Amino acid sequence: MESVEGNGGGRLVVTELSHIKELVKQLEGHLGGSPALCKHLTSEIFSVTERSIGMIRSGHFHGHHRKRAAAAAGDLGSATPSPLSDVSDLPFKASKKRKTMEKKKHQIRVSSTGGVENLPVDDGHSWRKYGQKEILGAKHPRGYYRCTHRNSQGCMATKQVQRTDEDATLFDVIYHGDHTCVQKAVAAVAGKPEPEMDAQSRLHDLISTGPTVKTELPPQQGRSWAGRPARAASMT
DNA sequence: GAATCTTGACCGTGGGT
DNA sequence: ACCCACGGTCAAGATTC
Repeated sequence: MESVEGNGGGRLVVTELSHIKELVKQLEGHLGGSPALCKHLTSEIFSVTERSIGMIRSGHFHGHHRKRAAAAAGDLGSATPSPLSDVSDLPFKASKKRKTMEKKKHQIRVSSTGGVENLPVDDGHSWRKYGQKEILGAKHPRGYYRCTHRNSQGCMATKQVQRTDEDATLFDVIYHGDHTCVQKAVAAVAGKPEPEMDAQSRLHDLISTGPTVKTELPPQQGRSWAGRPARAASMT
């Protein structure tokens, strides 16, 4: 995998960010007559993205991150004060940090509306928790969820939910894979069919419903993980 | 009784040496 | 190339509905 330190890596990042720019543009178009706040939000994202591109192009990016820090940032996003980015700041603990496998994923940050104990958002799908694990450097454990319809419909979508360190009411939610299940009940409530609501659509939903959103584009290269037969983990 | 949650164990991946 | 730490998933038992 390429790091952002290399020329090719930097170019890659520029490409990715440009892609974000494109998507935000599209998003803005989709929002059409939405509240001004949404527009403000998108324009802000747009300007931030452009700034990032400018920084990278001007070379500010180089030498600022260590290789692993960059990898960690790539994993959860620079705006996320994640355990990874946390730890990567520590000079003595940054090693051995496993780069999570780059699958198709989308990360968002949401706030819990129902109190600290509640899950952040109902994203329109039913999830079943299958694991929880303490993450190095994180104050709160990470919860692992898979689609309830995994068995019945073979839906392989999963998500990881982790409380942020600085604010227990904020959650980082990382979606892996797309839903292939049909959510009849939700579709009825939402008033729209949802045969295969991809992350982009979810993003639109989440943005329009309010919570602070951070997106991460799916990496162009990623292992197929669906067929992995192995088991693994050490929950603490 | 079925569905879901909790939690210990297992295993693959990837960085360090 | 090997070792080791970490993260993700499995599965059995417990709990809830």
